[in-house]
Amino acid sequence: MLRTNNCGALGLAEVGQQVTLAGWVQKTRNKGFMLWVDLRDRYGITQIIFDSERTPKAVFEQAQSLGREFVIQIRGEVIERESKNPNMNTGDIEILADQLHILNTASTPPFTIEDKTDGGEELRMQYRYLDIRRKPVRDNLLFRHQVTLAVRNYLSKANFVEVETPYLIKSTPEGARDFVVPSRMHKGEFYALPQSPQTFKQLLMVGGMDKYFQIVKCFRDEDLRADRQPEFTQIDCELTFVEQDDILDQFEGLTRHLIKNIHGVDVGEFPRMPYEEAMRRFGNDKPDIRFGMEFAEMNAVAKGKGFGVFDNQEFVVGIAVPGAAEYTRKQIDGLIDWVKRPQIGALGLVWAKYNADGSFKSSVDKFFTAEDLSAWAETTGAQPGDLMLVMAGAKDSTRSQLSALRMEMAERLELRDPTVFAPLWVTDFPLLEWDEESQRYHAMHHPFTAPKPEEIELLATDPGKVKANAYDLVLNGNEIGGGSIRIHDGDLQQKMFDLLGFTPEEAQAQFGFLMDAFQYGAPPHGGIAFGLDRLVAILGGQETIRDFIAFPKNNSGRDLMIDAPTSIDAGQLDELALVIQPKDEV
RNA sequence: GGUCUGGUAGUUCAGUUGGUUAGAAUACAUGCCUGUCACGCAUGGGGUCGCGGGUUCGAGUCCCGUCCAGACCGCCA
Repeated sequence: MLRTNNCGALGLAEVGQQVTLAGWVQKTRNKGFMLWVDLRDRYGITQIIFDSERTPKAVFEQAQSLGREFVIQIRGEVIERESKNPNMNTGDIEILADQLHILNTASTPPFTIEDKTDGGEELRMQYRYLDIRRKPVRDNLLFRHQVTLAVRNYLSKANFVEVETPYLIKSTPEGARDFVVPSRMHKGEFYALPQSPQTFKQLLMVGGMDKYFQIVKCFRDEDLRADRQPEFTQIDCELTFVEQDDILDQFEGLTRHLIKNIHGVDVGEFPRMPYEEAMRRFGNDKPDIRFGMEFAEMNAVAKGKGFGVFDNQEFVVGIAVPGAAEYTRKQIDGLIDWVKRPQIGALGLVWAKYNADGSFKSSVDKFFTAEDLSAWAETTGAQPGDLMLVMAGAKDSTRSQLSALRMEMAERLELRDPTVFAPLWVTDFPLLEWDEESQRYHAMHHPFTAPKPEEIELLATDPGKVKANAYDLVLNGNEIGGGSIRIHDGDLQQKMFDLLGFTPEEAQAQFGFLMDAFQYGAPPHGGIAFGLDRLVAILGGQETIRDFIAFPKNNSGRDLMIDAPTSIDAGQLDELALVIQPKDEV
C-alpha cells in the first residue's frame, strides 16, 4: 500500500502516529522557513508541513519544487497544529513530513481545481478528468452512486430481478431517431441502439420473470438540452399481473423512500391528477406544484366588453402573480417582450394590477371598469398586491405560452425552491395524438400502451378521444418517469398498429417477434421507466444533468474530451461496405 | 432546421463615439517573508482580439460570411 490513511479523516486522536499519505498537491504556501502543502484525495484535504528546522534538509529542499497537482507520497508524524483551522475536517492537525516521494509531476492545469473553479464549461468538459477532481463534481458522482444503490436495494427487496437486455437491436421508424450501427458480417444491414428496452422487458414478462428492473443506458439521436443527453440512463421496470394502481403504489413507494433516504423528508402521499386537469389548471402535462398561480379561464369575464383582442379569440386565460402589483412599467414591458420572443410566440400580454389599496390599474382600462377587473380578480384569485397576467388565443397554444410565463414568474419570484420536493402523478393521458404533418395518429406514449378498457370501442369511432392507462411521475415540474399498462392481446395490438398506419406486413416485419409472443400466453403486464440522470439531478437540487454524468456530451452531441464523433478510415468503411458522400452533396 | 447570447493573456473578464504602445484579476516564474490555510509583499514573462472577407486614412470596436460554445423553439413514440 502506498498509504496508511486517507486525506479526510485524521484528527487529534491520531496525534503522535506515523502515517503515510498519498494524493495530489492542491496548493502550496511557502513562507520560506516553512512550506505547507494541502494534500488532496477523494476523501478530503490534509495539511502537510515541511519545516526548515524539523524536516530533513534534503526533503525540505525537494518540497520547494512541488507544483499544483503533483502526485506525491509523504511519510511523517501527525502533530497538533499551532494555529488550527476550524473550517477543515482535519484542521486540528497536520503531518510533519520526514519523507517525500514525487510519484508524478504535473503541468499547470488549465483551470483551478477548486470548489469554485475559474474554468468555463467547455474547458471543464475537455479536461473532465481534472474537473472530476473538484469536490462539487466528485460529490455529484458519489451522490449518484448513493441513489443508484438505494434503487437497487429497494427493488431487490421488493422481489425485482435485474436482467440485462441487448444493446444491438433493431431499428424502428416510430418515435425518436435511432443511433445505428453498421454490421460487418451482414453488409448493408444495421443494428440500432435501444431507445429503451421496451419490447425486451415485455418479452421478459411473457417469459415469466414476473418483476424486472434494469439500470440501463438508452440512446436517442435527437437534439440536446441541458436536461437531455444522447445516451442516458433509465431505471427500467416491468411487472406482471398488475393494474395501474399497483404500479403507482409500488413506485410511489420507491420515490418516497429515495427522498426520505436522501433528504430525511417524508413527502407523504403523491397527488394524482388526470392529464386534462393538469392542462386546465397549469397548461402543462408536467406542472410544478410547489407554488400556485393556477390558470383561471376568463372567457366569461373578459369577452363581450368591446376589447377586440379578447372578443376575437377562442380562449382567454390568466394567472395571478403574488405580490407583483409593484412591478414597474419597465418590468412589465420586459415581460411583454419576453412572451413575444419567438421561443414563446405570444401575440401579446394583458396586465392588471390589483393594488394594495384595493384599486385597479390595467393595460386595458379603456375597455374594462374597476368592477370588471374585480371580477377578474375573483376569477384568478388575485389578492390586493397581486398582478394579473392574461393571454388570449387558440386554446392549446395559449395554454402552453401562459405555462411558460408561469414558470418564468416562479423563477423570478424564487418560488422554485430546490429543497422542496413536490411529486405528482399525471394519469389518463390520451392514447393517441393527431400529427398534422403526416396526417395520421401517433402513439402519445408508445404503440404498446393499453387503452382504457372501457374506451376500447371508441377506437373505431373517435380514436383521438381514447385515454390510455398511461402515467407520468412529475417532480418539481420535471418528468422523471413514465409508463403504462401494456397491451398483451395480439388482436388489440394488431388494431393499434393498424390505427398508427402500419400495414399488417410492416407490423409483422418490425414487431412480429412481439406479436408471435402474444400467441403463447402473454400475461397482463405494465411498467415504468425513470430517467436516472434527471432524477439524481433534481434530488440533488439541480436541473442540469451534465454534472451528474461522469463524461457527458456537449450541446451538439460531441464529446469534447475524446473528440467524438470522428470519421473512420477507408479500410473500416470498406469492411462495412459504406460509402461517404462528400459534404457538399449531402 | 430556427431564435438568442457569447468568443480579447493559461483562466475569468473589462475595453467608452472606430483613433497613440489592448488592460484588470487570477494563474505562472523569480526573490523576500518565523504559523500559513483565498497567506502577504516585490519584480517579471505572457495576446493570431475565433477564422475569412468588406467598409474606412485607421477596425478588438461597424458590415457580410463562417466556425466554435451555451440557452431555448422545433424535435425527444
